[in-house]
Amino acid sequence: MDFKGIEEKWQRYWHEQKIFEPEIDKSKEPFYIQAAYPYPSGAMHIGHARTYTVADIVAKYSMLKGKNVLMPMGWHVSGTPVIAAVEALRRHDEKTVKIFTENFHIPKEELKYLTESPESFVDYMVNKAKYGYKSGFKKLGFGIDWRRELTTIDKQYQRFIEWQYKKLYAKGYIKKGRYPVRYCPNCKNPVGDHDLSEGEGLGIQEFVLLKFRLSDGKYLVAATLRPETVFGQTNIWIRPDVEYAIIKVDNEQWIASNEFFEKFKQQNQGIERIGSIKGSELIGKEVLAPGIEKNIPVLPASFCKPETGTGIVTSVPSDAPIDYIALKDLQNDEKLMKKYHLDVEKIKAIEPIPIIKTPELGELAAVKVCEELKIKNQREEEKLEEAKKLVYKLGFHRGVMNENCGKYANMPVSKAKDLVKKELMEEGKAMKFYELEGRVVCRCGTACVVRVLEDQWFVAYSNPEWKEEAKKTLANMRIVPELYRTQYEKVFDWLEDKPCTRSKGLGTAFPWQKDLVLEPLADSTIYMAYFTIAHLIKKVPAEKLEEEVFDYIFLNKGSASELAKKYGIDERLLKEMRESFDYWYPLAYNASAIELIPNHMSFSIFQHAAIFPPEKRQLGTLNLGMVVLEGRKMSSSKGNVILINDLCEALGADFVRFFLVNIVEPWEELNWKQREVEKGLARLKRFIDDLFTLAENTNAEFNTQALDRAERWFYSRLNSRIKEYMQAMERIELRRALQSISFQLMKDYTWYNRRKIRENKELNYYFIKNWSLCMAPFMPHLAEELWHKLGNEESIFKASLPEKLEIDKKAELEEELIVNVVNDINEIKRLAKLEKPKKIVLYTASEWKSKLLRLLKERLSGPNAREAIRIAMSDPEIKSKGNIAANIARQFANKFSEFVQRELVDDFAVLSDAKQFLAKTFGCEIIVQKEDRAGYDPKGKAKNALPFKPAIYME
RNA sequence: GCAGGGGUACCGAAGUGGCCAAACGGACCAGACUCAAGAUCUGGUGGCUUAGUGCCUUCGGCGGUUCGAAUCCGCCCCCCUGCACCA
Repeated sequence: MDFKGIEEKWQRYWHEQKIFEPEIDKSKEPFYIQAAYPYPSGAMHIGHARTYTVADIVAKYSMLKGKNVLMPMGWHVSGTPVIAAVEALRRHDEKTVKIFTENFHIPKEELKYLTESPESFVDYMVNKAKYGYKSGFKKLGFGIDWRRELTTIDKQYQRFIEWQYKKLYAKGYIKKGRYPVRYCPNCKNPVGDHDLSEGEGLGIQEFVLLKFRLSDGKYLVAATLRPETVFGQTNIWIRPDVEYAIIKVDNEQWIASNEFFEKFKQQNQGIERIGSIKGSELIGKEVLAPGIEKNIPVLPASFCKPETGTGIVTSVPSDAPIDYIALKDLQNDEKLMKKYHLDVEKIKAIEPIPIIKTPELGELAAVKVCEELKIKNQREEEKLEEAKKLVYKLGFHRGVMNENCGKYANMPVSKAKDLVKKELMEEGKAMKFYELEGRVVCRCGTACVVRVLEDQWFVAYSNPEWKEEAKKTLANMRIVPELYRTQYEKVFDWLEDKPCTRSKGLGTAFPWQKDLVLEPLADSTIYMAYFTIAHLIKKVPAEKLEEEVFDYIFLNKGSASELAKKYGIDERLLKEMRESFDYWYPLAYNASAIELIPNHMSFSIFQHAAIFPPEKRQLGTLNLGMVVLEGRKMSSSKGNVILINDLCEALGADFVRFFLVNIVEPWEELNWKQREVEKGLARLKRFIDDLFTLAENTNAEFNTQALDRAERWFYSRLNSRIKEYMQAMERIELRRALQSISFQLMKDYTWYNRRKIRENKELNYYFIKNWSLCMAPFMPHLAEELWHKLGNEESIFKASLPEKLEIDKKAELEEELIVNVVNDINEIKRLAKLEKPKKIVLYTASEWKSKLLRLLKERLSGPNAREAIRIAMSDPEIKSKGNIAANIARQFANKFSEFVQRELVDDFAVLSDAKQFLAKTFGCEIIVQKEDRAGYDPKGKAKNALPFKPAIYME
């Protein structure tokens, strides 16, 4: 079959007939589904294809349910990737050129279009790139309304985003504040992982700076991650050989390492280094310790590193292994103590103060762990690191504050930590200090630091009322799969203010600071609403799109005629936009990858809640799983990637679509295995070939009265499958739905072919027609082809799925009996090692057994043998059969659903009817007898007969 | 570390208290067809077994609840995703 020709033919037809360009039609229910628009900076691979295929299937199915369906598409080009790619290509960066020419298959001579400007890059990747998204979307036959296509740098779109942020601002949801970022002091820019040559994935840690007052009013400053341990402070550590800086912070003078000063000035403007002091000069002095307000001594230690923290460490020997070991080192080193004129007796008297209790480590965690690990001195860095991790972890999760910790007594450490920090900061005894989790180096070669941006703009997702409103919206939404609802709820809870502007990248200028750009996750939250008018608003020059215009379109404020006059916009157009939004919204589904739940998907719900009234938000989300190839993560750099164009060439678009949803449900991780797909493909193609052949031999005059037993069965079976299909489709269980009408139905069809004794053209017609309809969402091209082959004139997407599906339970049961008998005969053949039986006798059960079964059906509540026997014995006739009856009752009970939950059929009639078929199947004589009138029963098998399970004898 | 999801037979995957040795598909084995291969069709694939039966072992590990657990509860181990400027 010429699959490619079929695909192209119908894609052209759909385009010409405007099948997927919906207009407002108030007689039809609108259904608007949207899958997150892609970032078109690369080639489209199988992972993207999956997301959009799922959305397209849901869209097409909805069309066949009679809805007016909208599925638009646009291009998210905001942010830095486009700019970065253009720059890299301009300077002929080898790696980038290779990616574009080899992975994305862009001819070398066309690279010039990419480097012209970011806009021409976008245009090329969207409209010209052979392996780009748009060509992929078209190849896969998606029902996208291309009239509404947009990019996020369209002038009108940007006006829309401005409007959105003005609405947020008016509600107080836009804030300005301090924000720590990883920062390259050389490039003078915040850095993301892709900007780094070392330290990708390392985050920012928040330390607490503790201030220790010296008698001269200066402060020694120590950094800690464990502010709650201030209660156990015994001394502080300093490196005698290090030159410390004296730093002016506001009106105070701090002493800390020079390295600290360099980092801290990125976080606090206006601090100044005004002098220096040698560590040794401070040793032996007393400082006032914060939190406990006691004087403690400054002691020497070799482990303090000036590049870590402040180079000064507060000592809590009870809970910090290094402090404990350093203390012991010092206490054992009289020479050292004398060198610094320390009071030996006093220092020897210092003991760890128990402040935190854990079930595992008791009251002096550090001491215990150091002993267990046999740590000898402060040079055993590895062991100390291990000890620290252990103590920290247990302390945080299992620890409880001791009685001597004031108002924090008996509080879990995990809770006390923040409260102590807060208190110390409020009292001016502490400050925040951000430190990178490890060494982070920019591509330019400079070590990065944490910089606090003073004027960062935020979207205030932490706002409690907003959260509440978003949660209310969520509660009314449909989450597919429902499983992920808790995740949304949790995300909503912990969502904090989100920085929304950046210094570089494509996108919309931030209205209150035009040198900043709204970042990509900020301009992609309510664009679904924009799609409803995207094709219309193109006719309006961007500069006319003032706030009031969008207020009218989206919020129904003001009047069209006045606005038309005021801004010189066609009044009818304004009304049309208003109407269009009003018709299509709310959005039925927002579809995207599961990984985006914590940001894009949640932001979208929040932003809708902030801007639109409750009835104009979102009705649901589709959360889609990842794709892996042959069990491995996809990676274009490692060559483990399948581009969608190639795959469509190789398999055909419909088959790609089929297997993208056939393997697992949409939200599960899809492991694409080429070999298995190809295997399944062969079977599927044969089945489809059969259907096309069958389609030659049909007659539309279908009449259920004229069906014979096998046909009646197949007809009912087909309807059952369609029913299963529809139920699964409603739950977006696409795999289940597809399997019902593909592989499951293929099995039924095979059986029907085995059983059928004549060709029924009318049934063939019914079969092909409904199969095409069911399959159309999955394999639209083939379905359309079949549909027309049956003589239909219009597109299959103008038709509807059947509403009434007759199911003949009895016919299905009767056939099941035959299947069971065939299976049983096979089983006996195998066990009795009877290769070729000469004769098979089937005995159907006595009437009293049916009576017993009917009794149980009425009264038995579940698979309970005792109850079944009691019921059986309550009937005198059955009771008279004694033990046999009890046994049978037990059997029925044990196989509750097989017997009791099923209707009875006339075994004798059914089997007699199937004699010919059974004889053909087993190649021998078949005799059907009733148990009571068993003429031939050499092995006394007849008595074993049960309703729906005839006894079998063979020889 | 925190949050969410998951661990079922050779593999993928269904199954959420008795009807479960566990659907379905792949892989594999046997038979039919064929000169042969492939395709197709039929049957089989935890173990033992006396003709469709019965028994034993199994659903990440260990314990518990129950007459009865893959399914409910507790603890533990492992895997995946996200953790905020990467879209």
